[in-house]
Amino acid sequence: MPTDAGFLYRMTIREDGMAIDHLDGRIIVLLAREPRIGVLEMSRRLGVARGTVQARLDRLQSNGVIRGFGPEVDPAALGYPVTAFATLQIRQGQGADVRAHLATVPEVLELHTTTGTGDMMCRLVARSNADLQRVIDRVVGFDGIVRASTAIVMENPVPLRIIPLVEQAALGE
Amino acid sequence: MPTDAGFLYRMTIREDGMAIDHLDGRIIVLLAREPRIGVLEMSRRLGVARGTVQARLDRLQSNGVIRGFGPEVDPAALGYPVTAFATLQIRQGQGADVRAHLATVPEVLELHTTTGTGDMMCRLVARSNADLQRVIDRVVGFDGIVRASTAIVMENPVPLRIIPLVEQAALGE
DNA sequence: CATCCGACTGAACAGATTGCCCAGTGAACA
DNA sequence: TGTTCACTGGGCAATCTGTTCAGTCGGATG
Repeated sequence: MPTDAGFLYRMTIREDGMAIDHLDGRIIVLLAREPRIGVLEMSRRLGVARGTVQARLDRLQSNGVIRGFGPEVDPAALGYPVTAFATLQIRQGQGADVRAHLATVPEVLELHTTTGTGDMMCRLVARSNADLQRVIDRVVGFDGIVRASTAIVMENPVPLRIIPLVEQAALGE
Repeated sequence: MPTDAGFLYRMTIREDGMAIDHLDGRIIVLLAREPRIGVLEMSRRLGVARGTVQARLDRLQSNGVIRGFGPEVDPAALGYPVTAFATLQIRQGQGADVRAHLATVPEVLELHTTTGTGDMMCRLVARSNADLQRVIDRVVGFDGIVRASTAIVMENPVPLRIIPLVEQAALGE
């Protein structure tokens, strides 16, 4: 039987990061929307052979485009309904120590070093606003941290998402 | 055969969010470390019956503790290696419009409304530092936004994580 | 104290899925 | 032209899933 797969060959290698083609995009989006469906069901939905989906998925994972399929855990449901962002100013040369310190605090969900006013920015969670004080004390109670400024999250109108970016990356280039 | 499962009954309901017990914690951590293993393999590793793991997983999901298993996509691998955080000041009463506007920008990966200096905080990605300018222009090019201050991410010493928090939630309580 | 209930165990079953293999086709490329 | 690569469509054994069942145990209830 003739294969009309030719139109799929759109992939181009970029200097930074791999590009993904339309089929890759559809795989990721489908997976994001219904994470439980397997390779077989995906191949049916996408109208391609199972082996193709399997190969694409393998490539996406070894490319690093898909890092993994870990469970998305809701801190609020764990009893940590308060989220905050803290901007930290670090004493010169203490960066590494501060990183190591913050990595030991479970309530620090992520940490970035940044340009701009602060030197670092981290996302915190806490059991309550009162508990946030405890967390911040623990975060800031370290010699290398000069100052911290905290913004408490009230609403989260756009939860962490990737689909629109994937669609843009897959379509437009 | 006698079952020694009694020691597992530790769960307590909290006013905000469900608590998780030790077994729940081990399930989540195991799943986070090796997302591809199935229920059967988990039951073997954890030394409990398959039905138990299955029931726990179902409960964790209906509880909302586990939101889903969507693929973790790396924006850098998609060609968006630059991440930034933008703090936005919003004109009074324009919040809803700004939310809607930002939701249409694929490079806006998440958006929060916050207390503190700014009114909103969003995470952006871009193809390059130059491209970040385009993204910011698009974000800020909206009437309701008074001012934006951006911090570019250099390093990410602690990538978004949940395991330490899960372990604390499962053990401590 | 007797009983009920919820959670767990261990086992079973059919049906579906996975991992793996293969030969053949078509497009791009040298 | 010949090679390489991606995809198709098929098949196979091994595994896993979804589901059900009876039985055990501890905690809570009355």
